Amino acid sequence: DPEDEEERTNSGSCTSSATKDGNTSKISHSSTPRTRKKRCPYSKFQIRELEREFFFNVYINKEKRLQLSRMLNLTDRQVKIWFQNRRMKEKKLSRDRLQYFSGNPLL
Amino acid sequence: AVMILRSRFLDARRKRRNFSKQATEILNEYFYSHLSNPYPSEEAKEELAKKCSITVSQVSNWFGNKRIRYKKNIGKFQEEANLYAAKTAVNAAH
DNA sequence: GCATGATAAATGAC
DNA sequence: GTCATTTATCATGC
Repeated sequence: DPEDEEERTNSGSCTSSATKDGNTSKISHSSTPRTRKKRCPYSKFQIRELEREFFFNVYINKEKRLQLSRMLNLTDRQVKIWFQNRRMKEKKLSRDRLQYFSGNPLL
Repeated sequence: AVMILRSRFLDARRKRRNFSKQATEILNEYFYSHLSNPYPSEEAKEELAKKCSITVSQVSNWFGNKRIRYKKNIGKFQEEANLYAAKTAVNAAH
């Protein structure tokens, strides 16, 4: 189970209220997705710190990841996922820039 | 000059503009004629993007939004579904 | 006031 | 690790 590595008491917005009670399973999904974690947007502060580290290093190592996760009250997994999504965003931005400026010879 | 274009690029991404009536028509035709598996391949996406004069990413966004919003409230889209079902039937007849 | 397109967390295939 | 998704949220159009 990819279960929580301690959700840590969130200070700001999206606290861990996932109520991981045993059985409210109305539909018997014989297996798999036991309640998907609700998407909770990160705070400005969290984003700033994540972006700061991303600027230095697009790939974050285990050490800094644990450190950063503790500082931001996020799980190690959340920080890892954030960097993955951020790299995908950067790639998409590059594609969009190329397409947007392709038709514009900058006059 | 470069700064202007750069800011204009950033604005262009954030500002939302509705697709043309024809584009929405094409996308809906594909969606409802593939309702059992509304997942166009990469090639199909490129073709749809070309016909709709939008980007492939926009096609992916449209199908992503359409799939979940359809699933969340099938009843609301029933009328629309019947409409395009009839339309594709007519096209097949010709 | 919702409809709609784009983006941000989170999951899963590979 | 990438990458297509799902899902909720954001921002805008009308």
